Amino acid sequence: MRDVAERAGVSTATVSRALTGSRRVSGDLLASVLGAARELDYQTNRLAASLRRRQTNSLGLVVPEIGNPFFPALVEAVERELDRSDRQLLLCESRLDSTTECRQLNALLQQQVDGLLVSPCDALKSREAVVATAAKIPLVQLDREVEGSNLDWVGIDDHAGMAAVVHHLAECGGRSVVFVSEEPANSSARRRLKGFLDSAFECEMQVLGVLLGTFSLAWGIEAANRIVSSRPLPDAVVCGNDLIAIGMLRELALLDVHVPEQLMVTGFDDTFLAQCCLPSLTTVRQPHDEIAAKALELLAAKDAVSKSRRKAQRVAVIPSLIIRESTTERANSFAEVIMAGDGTVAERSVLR
Amino acid sequence: MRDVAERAGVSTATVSRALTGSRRVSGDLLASVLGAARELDYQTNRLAASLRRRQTNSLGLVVPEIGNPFFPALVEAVERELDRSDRQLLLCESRLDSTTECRQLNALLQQQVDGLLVSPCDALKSREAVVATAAKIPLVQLDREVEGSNLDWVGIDDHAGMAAVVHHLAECGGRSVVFVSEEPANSSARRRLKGFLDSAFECEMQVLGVLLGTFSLAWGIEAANRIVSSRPLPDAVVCGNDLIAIGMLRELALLDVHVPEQLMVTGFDDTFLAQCCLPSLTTVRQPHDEIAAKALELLAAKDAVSKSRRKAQRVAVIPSLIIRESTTERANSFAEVIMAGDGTVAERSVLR
DNA sequence: ATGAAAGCGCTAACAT
DNA sequence: ATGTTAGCGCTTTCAT
Repeated sequence: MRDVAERAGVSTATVSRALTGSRRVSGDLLASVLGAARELDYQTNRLAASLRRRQTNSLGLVVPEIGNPFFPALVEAVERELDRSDRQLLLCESRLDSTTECRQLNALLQQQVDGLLVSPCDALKSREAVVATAAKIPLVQLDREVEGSNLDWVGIDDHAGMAAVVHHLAECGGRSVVFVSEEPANSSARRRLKGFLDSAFECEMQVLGVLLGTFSLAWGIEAANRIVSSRPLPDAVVCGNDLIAIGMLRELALLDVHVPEQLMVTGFDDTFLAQCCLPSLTTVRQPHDEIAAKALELLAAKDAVSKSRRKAQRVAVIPSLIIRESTTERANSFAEVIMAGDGTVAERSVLR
Repeated sequence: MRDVAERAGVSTATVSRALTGSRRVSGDLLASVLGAARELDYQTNRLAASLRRRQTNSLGLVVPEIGNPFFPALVEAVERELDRSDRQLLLCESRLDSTTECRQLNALLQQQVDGLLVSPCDALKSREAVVATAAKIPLVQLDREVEGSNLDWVGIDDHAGMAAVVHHLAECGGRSVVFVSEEPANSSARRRLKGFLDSAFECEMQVLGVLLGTFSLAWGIEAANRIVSSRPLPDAVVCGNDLIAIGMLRELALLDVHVPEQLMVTGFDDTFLAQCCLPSLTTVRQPHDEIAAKALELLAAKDAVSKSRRKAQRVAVIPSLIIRESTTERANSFAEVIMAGDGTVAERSVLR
């Protein structure tokens, strides 16, 4: 920077002002500074700038796992949203381990990120670290959250999503059902389980089983075998996420169980997988963009109000039910029905 | 830090030495420093430390897209590898756009990362920015690379991978084939195309068509329709990656074309999708861990030797062919055959 | 083994 | 509008 100043015949302060635009600089000086900077291929050192300015223009994002396609989709939404401002995103993956998560959180703190978006991998084990972190810098929870704190959170209304699924199944004539999901260690798994049970009760649907493992293909496959080997078959299998449902669908086909004729299957998340399996998957769509936008908005708000202990904000977006082939007759394979949270119903063709 | 020093009754220099272990500190002082640090919940400011030390202990990684499951898998491998040292990974996504990629590269430079791993999204358009960046800091290309530079690179031998696929198909009795892949704008797409053409020629296989679009499900679906509507069917369809193959498989099932009986299909990458579709997919496995490890090794080497212009290192790992149901009779749905690059053949059961 | 002091590259008061 | 100067929080000579 000193070199640039020298070359342009000005002080470093002027260079700084010219480059950051923090204050007016006369036209000719500005030009010569910009020229000198270009000639020297000068790039400002963000480390130094951040240190001095006491703000890094970077955000941390901690997700449980990047292998579950739902999270990449969420990450992309956050990135797109961030693209406007020129802030940097520091992405970390806790790999479903609260110890790793804690390490990541601290690393991000040390990096002096301006704010933090976290999807805690465990409702209890993550609590201490997340709460402690939130006490230090603006933090909002994304998608998942810890229990018994009052921190900001934005995600979807899992309970409503499950209700939509179960009611749809009931309308399709389903009277008995098995639920396949993850052990309720995180908030998503918990709420989906509760949402399922409540709705099944409401709809007077017979719950033939609740199989709890992990949000993975492998568990879907395992569960399919258990379900098929302990006949009679239920009318429907409600899966806690798309990954499980895809595994389930694969295995059912292998076992010669026809979906949806013999057995209806539903997923949750509407990852890209849901459209490409056969039959395509009825599932619950998470509006990533909306969630990301809202989360960043809350973060900005925290930043502004700072210490004035405003009460915790909680935003639960209502998801849409996407009806595809795994629950309805394959009248038209290239259409899907979208039941939005507000009750709107739309139909559209897909993938072409 | 000053607070810690005060509380421990020492100088900041001693605090620094105690905390970083950069120099011996007498036992009692060390204890009191550590105690004070804990009591004050002190975390060192990495920004300041990095500025002073002129090294950030962080690496940048730029991938083309995070929606293609191959890249999350690669990212995880890099993270695992990095976990040992306590370096931070800054992950960016170019979203298949060389302009965005250039921005990301510069952002990472400004962050003063110690080194850079890049998978350039375009063999030509990415060149300028990547070469310019490599001139400034240690950089190694991962998976994809730019053309006509001599920068370090580590990835798999796409040509060999395609050769394995085509020879396998020939052995299975395939005499005619269609290739479905991405426009050859990046190195992977290019080499796979060339590998395919060369091998098809070697095996005297008739090439009925070359359909070039994008590495996506949607393109697989589109291509399936084109292939089926312009009968006669080839014996096999070789896809440029798993995503295309999965879309293809889905659509072929819909169109009542039986795989592999009427038509064999292959993928490339061996993402988790390859095991869970029906029929499961014969594909080429990329050894992520090996690639990640080698890349970091090269980066470390560059760091050490620094300016002594050693010639560019190029490491092409030989991939394995994974034989599943989409090319062979479904004798045993739960087995897959692995043909390693060294010629070794193994069989193992899967997903349970 | 420890402390004093300089300085990493930048920005923001404070002066002019 | 521009320059001078102090200092962000740390590490590392250089003394002792």
